[in-house]
Amino acid sequence: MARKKQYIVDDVIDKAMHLFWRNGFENTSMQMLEKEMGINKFSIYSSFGNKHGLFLESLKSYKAKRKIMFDRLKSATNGVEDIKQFFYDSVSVCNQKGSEKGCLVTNTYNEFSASEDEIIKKQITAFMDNLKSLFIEKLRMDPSKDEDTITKQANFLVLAKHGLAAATRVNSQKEIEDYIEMTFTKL
Amino acid sequence: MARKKQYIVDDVIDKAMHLFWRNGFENTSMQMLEKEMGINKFSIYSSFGNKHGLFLESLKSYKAKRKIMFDRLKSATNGVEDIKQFFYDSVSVCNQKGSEKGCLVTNTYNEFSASEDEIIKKQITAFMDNLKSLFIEKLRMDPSKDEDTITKQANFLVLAKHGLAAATRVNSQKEIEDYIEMTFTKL
DNA sequence: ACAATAACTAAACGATTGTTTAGCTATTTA
DNA sequence: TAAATAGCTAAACAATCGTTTAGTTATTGT
Repeated sequence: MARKKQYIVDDVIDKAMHLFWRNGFENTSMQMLEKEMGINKFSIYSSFGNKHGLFLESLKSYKAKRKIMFDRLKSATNGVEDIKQFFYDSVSVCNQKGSEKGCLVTNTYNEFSASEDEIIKKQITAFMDNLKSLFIEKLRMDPSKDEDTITKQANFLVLAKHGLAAATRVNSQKEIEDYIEMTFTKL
Repeated sequence: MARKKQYIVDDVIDKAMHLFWRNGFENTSMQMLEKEMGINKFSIYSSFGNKHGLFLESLKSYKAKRKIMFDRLKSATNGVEDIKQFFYDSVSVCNQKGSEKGCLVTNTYNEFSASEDEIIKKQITAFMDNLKSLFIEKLRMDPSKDEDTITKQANFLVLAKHGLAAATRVNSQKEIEDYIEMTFTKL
């Protein structure tokens, strides 16, 4: 052992995450990251390998930040109503200070959907699949729904959530609220 | 007057448009454009000023391509059913050969929503506002709907259309169909 | 047919991209 | 306390970015 790191790794990841969240992967340069993270390029590379590695760590950090919200949904017992609450939670989290607009996962999904980066795409797909499973689980709480309906509604909700994330970047509070209410009148 | 252009301007715009459509603005380089358009950088700059100018022309060309679809919706008389048809048209247009996945306007919307490029943002907003007006027009065909409901539903539909465009880039035909059907139940 | 000029080719521009390296500094342990 | 070593600074790396320029070719009107 020799000299210790003069920064806290989780801190600088958090700063990088916010930058990626705001600008996307491609539009965030190492120069910007250096400045925002407050450490040298050397330190970034020695801690994360490369820009791609840093981005993966940022994604992981983002997911961890959202875990509480997922846990809340997971342990809820009111079915569709829980999913609706989850939608509202997603929006309110965007309005907290220290939060960027939209959702990093959805932004990444959009940015990388035409890409050939299988590692990133796998991360995103896993996140989406997990979300869909959760939705299905909640929808099944209503015994009057058959499996076919549940599948359809789950697919619908995943896409609706995706649209919502995009909306939080631009649309007004009222438009977003209307959107959520309208989405759930159909279920 | 002297030598004539050895390429058809509209042709090379179309090729550029497809490249932007597939990769987005930032991830399309002048080098790629040179190759795809089949003309020299000099020719690109002399015809379009710069990359940004070429992108604007590409957007304009895309909008022109979609005009028929909008005209169809505009002249239709069955209200909500026409909007649904428009949604299906949007999807089928993506499956035509010579078409890239998703929607250039929506892609641009996503890519530039955090940007400060007011020219592009104005273009996109105009497109969206126009779409919303059309939706409102069609929704008003149902005399049982009050203005408040119409506004809510129009906002909902714009966001739903946005989500649909994102979905056509990744999701399956079936998922997309389910999404549309679900969107239009109870409308 | 010749001067004028627009369009072409191809090379270079400075700036910025992600990444690496050489050399110095600080801390650890024996 | 001194050798070992991990982290630091700062400069440089090659590659690519969008853009420009110098020089050549082809077509125009007179």
